[in-house]
Amino acid sequence: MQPRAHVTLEDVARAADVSLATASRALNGMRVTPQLRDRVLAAAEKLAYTPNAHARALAGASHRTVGVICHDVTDPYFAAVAGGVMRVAGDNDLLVMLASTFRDPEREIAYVSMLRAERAPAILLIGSGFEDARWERALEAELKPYLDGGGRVAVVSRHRSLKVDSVLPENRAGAGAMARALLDLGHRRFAVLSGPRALTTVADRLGGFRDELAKAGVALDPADIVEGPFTRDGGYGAMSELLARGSAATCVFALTDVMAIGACAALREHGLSVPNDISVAGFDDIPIVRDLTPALTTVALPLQRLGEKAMELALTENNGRRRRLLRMGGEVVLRGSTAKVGS
Amino acid sequence: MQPRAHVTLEDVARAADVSLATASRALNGMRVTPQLRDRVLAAAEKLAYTPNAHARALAGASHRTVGVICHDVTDPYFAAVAGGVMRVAGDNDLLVMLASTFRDPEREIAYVSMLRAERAPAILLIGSGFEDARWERALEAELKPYLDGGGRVAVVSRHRSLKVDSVLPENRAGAGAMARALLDLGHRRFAVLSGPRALTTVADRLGGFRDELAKAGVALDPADIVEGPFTRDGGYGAMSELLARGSAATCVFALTDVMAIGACAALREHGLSVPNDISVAGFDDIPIVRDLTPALTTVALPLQRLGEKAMELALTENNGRRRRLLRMGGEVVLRGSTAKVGS
DNA sequence: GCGCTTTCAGTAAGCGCTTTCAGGGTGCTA
DNA sequence: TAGCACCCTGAAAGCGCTTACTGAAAGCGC
Repeated sequence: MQPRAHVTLEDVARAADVSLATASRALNGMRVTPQLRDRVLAAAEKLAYTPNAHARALAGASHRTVGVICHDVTDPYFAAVAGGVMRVAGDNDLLVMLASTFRDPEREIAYVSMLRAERAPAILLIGSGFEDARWERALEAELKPYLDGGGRVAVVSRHRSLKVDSVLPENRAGAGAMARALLDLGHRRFAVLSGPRALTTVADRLGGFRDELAKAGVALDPADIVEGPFTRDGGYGAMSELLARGSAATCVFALTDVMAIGACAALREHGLSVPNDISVAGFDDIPIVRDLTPALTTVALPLQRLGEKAMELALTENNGRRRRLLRMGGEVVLRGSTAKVGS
Repeated sequence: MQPRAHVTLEDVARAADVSLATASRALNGMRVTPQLRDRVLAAAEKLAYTPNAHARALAGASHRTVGVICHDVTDPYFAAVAGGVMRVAGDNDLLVMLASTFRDPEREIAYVSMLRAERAPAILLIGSGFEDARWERALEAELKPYLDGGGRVAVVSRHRSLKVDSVLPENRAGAGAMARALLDLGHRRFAVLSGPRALTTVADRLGGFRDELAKAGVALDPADIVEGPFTRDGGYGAMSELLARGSAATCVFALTDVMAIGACAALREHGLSVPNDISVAGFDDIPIVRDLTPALTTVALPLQRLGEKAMELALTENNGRRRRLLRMGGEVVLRGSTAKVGS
């Protein structure tokens, strides 16, 4: 038997000796005589028929696959948030397709465009945006028609530009709380491992940390702020740089846990002990940091719930047409990687 | 201006005062008088036109989004492999959509069906299959028509059932090599933290390990084999169980790194030191294990390359119609989590 | 200057599906 | 037995796009 390229509904209808309309109805569970329905179902089964989603979507039926766009699925932070999205999606019988942009604005727009073209019912954008006017405009241009066309959009952790429903981790407050906690441990000289300045998340966390220190009369020496990519290796590199500079900091605050992990590796290689020689703190509370030795002190964000909430926002009708903002607080969790000064 | 639900090609054509065909051609870069082309492009821009991918696909154009299906993007193993897939896809100007099944066979089939329906040019399945005849048949039924229709499929790490191009980590040999390495350290009494027996990967790794021990005259006590989910918590639970049983093993082999991480956590909580009190080894070499303290001894699989190769297989025409198998070896890497017996 | 080829825009035929609209059986009532 | 209401099925009209195919205008050689 020479298999046809694509089995179509017409083939099924012919095999079952019914009309197209009846075949379609039978397959979609609408009212059809049991006898005919069985014939259609049997034919479909035998021919391994799969409806062409394009034709179906084109003909008006909506499909159930939402799109999620993040920077990098390889990063535990995004993986955790995506996990939350998927949980809620699963509960609602939605399939989730996840895309990684690798922080390439062009790719991000390409994905939005693709999802828009596919008429996905919802698009979620996860992760800090860029402070880049050109990109903002391009994304806006892509998103607006999608929204006008009835598409639903929700974002996690990017506020500046987009006027869409958002879930916002309280980066500024969280970093401030961390500053206070570290001050309470007696630290007075800090270093910060920062991510790219263009990210709004960086601005918020760094700002919150610095401001809270300032309130206590502690200044952050610009030489003690090292910038690197938001990755494990970025943290490793930034910490190495800091060590090379001979910083006198007693405590290092990495703007993300992933960077903190890299920093700890660098310290270990330099023969320094955490937290005896130097304290290390991170931000996010990705799952793995609990299993490190020492476990990482961090600002715990409810990562999974961030994703869940975003999905819920996207699923939920917003009649009041006002943009909804959901702020989600972070909580400082002191673990083994930080110690009292002099202890 | 009241925005229309969807701007269609017809709107653009009308705005530019040309025919549908001309508008289509202009947008697709086919030969059209520059003057007309500009008019069309300007109109499209002004109306924020995005072609409806469904209509386009239905009308015959193929699109450039490949689908990747894995068990759980939250798991660093899959994240790493997916990272490799994306690298190659990016080089080929393909977009990648990633889906997680959470080990639910039904969901897996739903995704394949969806991707098939969307006429994705390629589908990659990442991760161990199930030894479940019913599922095998269902998946086969879904995949065969896709392949017949010109779709390309490649899988990573599942061999039993599917007759498609495959990248196969050498689980059996790797586990055997690990057995030898651990024997060389002087261990004679082992415990294994296993995953669900239904996974082919489990059968291979466990079998390889056991067989190699047998060659050295060392038997694996069934009471020293504990089964749990392939997750961090699964490893934690399995290790706790083992401890409760009062096993006399001097070395624990976890069938995946993720489980090993959970196991270490359990040991730590029980006040046992790795590797002084007990050695721990894993399998996979996910990126994080290098940063643990102690770093984890494991069988290093080239995770990223697994993904790269799979994508390459899918991209590459296979005229010889024979199924291609790519075996990729693992290498034992001894790190701090294992020690010589009695040292 | 005439008939040819060449270019390029327009017309129209689908791609595979859903869904409205009509029509033809039934079963019921009078 | 005739009349009415229902329920199902089938015919057909799109959904928005691509792409033959058609036809008109323009360019060429003689």
